[in-house]
Amino acid sequence: MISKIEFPVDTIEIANIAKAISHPARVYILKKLSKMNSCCYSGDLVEELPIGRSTLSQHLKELKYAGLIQGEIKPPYIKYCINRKNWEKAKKLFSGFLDDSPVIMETTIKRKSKTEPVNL
Amino acid sequence: MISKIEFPVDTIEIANIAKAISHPARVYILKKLSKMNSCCYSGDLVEELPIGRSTLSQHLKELKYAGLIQGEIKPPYIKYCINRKNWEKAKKLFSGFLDDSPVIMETTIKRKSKTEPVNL
DNA sequence: AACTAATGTCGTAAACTTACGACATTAATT
DNA sequence: AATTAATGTCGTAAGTTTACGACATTAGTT
Repeated sequence: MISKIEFPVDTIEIANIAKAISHPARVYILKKLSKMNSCCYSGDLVEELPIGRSTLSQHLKELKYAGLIQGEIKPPYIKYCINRKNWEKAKKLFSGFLDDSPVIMETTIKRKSKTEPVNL
Repeated sequence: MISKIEFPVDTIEIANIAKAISHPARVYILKKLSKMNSCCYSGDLVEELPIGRSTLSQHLKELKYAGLIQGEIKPPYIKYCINRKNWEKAKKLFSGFLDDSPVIMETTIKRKSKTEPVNL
């Protein structure tokens, strides 16, 4: 009997990054910033996106919390940039996750029966 | 003035896949299934994972709904496999998303002021 | 000093997610 | 026919997310 695991750290990290990416507004922002090399203002984004200003602020906060973007304050402006270091880390985690090629493995089955399904 | 967009379809697709991946249990399942080539039973998974049976069932349902896995029913067993076609699609979407290299672009700023921040 | 622009934060409603136990279903086994 | 194993579905509680308007903050402009 295989015993219950805690979730492995990298599994949790992948889930957390995925969560940060799990809203169209945040995908859009990351796309834009990762392509930009320079930075951009939240005002640039509100005008493009179909969401309100305070909602955008929340999304930016989440991306910042997840470490995927950074804000450089120059009141009343704030320039947002991708956090290259963590963005690279995200890339690595995801490519490891997505590109693992299949290997042949057996599943275990637990029933003590004589008529187990075939094709395991 | 750039006008408000609807979120582009691929942006929404990426967000949806990310959402499906946004829980450690689901990352774990996808990791396992994508590496396995063969399939596995939900019973195999409950024993490993630190969550209850009905909760696992919900997670599997979500992954199925997102198109990332398939279940082959053979009552009372159900074999779960990765959905290779959609898994490949997810890979493509994510590598396009993550690997886009930065290009130089200008941001627009809206304020009609003479003292705009430098370093745009 | 008052006004304005660009933002963030708060409060809050509505919707969604996660987790779990209890019940339902299906076919093999006794 | 009753029992058992492997699962799914329902109900529901607790927690989280999303969205938005109203208010707060900061510095340039008048």
